[in-house]
Amino acid sequence: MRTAPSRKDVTHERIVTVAARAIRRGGFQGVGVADIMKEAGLTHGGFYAHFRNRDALLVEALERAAQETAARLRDGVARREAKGSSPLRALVETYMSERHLAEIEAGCAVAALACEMPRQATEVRNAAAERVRGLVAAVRRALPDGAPVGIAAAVGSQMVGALQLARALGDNAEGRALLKAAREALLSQHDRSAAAVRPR
Amino acid sequence: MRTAPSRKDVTHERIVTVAARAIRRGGFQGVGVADIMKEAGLTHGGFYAHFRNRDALLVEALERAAQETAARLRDGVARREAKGSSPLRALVETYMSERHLAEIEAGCAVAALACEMPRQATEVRNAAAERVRGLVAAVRRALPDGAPVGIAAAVGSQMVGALQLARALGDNAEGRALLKAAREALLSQHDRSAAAVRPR
DNA sequence: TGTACATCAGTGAACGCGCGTTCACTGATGTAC
DNA sequence: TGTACATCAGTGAACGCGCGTTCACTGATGTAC
Repeated sequence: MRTAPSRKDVTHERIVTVAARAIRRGGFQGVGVADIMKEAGLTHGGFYAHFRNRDALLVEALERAAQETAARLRDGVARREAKGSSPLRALVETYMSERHLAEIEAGCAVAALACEMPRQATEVRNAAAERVRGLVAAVRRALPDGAPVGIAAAVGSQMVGALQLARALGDNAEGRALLKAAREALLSQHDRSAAAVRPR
Repeated sequence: MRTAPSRKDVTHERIVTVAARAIRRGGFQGVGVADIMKEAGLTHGGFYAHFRNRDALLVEALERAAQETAARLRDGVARREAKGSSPLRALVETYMSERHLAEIEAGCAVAALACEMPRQATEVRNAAAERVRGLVAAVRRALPDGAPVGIAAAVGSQMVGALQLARALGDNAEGRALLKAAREALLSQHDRSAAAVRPR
């Protein structure tokens, strides 16, 4: 049994929660120690009682963001599956939704940070690579049995890429149109290959 | 007829060329005024005789990077088409090549910077969005006539996403495997739909 | 062709500011008796 | 139950550093006569 969280543990959680949002909103270097502490209702001096340095916070923030996103996706997927969607369709529609386009700071950390990952310190890079693996694994779990190996990488790439391109165009008609086009193309391809595997 | 470039024009070009590489290597905020000037063989004080401010340099660097990438892609595509590849296959193989994976600072600015674009100042964001449109347009031109509208967005998303995920995993066996898997999936899908349109 | 001057491109010191990090200190919480 | 002390979590001033930007100045280039 886990021991009850100490007062310090509670504070630590709060800092990480704030950072997990900030990292997606502002990027890795958008996370300032003083800003995070302030947003968590603290002064910046206490930071180093909680983390070895700034990178250590980034690592924890990435982990937290992944947990949050996994939970959010699970919800959206369950809701769509209940309406009769296949697991893959449910995942694609949830991930490539207008909501995910808009809510960058509560969304997938990989989509929010991918191009910055190669530029981070080793420690942070490793944690980031782990998030990429987790994303691909989530896609793989949603694929029908017998789907060719490697499809998960392709679908994951497309989901992440489309969200990023759409966000680069902006959360407006143009961005939403790009996201929708990519989503529809992916889904219709999925339907066609499903039909090929199990013709009715 | 254009007038001959002045000494200042030549220097300006050199600064932009250096910045166009730096922006892809280090991201938007990896471009430091002093560093760029030093790498161009100058002192930082002269910067503001060339650019209104740092953002103005970023805009020009984005444009320069796009020109360089367009030229590079053209070469790779022409070489592959000469060997009998379709325009789309040639583009996909060039863009999703191991070479492009490795040469980030000479590669596509969209792949190198997409997730940072939404966080830039308006001026820079607009220039960045223009690069996204250019990428999608390039894919569209490579598509066979009669391809459904929106496929360009899907293919562009997948190319950009795969390159970013692979780079996040690293320029190693794991990253190359992801890139290859995504590329093969995209190409085999392309072959299948081409066969469906023009069965032989 | 040569001299005098104006313009131009680049130099380097200085500025204000924000950031990550350190550290002596304080007030609150918990423990011993 | 109450008092004395130790531990703990957080405070806030201070540090060094790097960055974007400004500006008075210099040396080179070009122009007028």
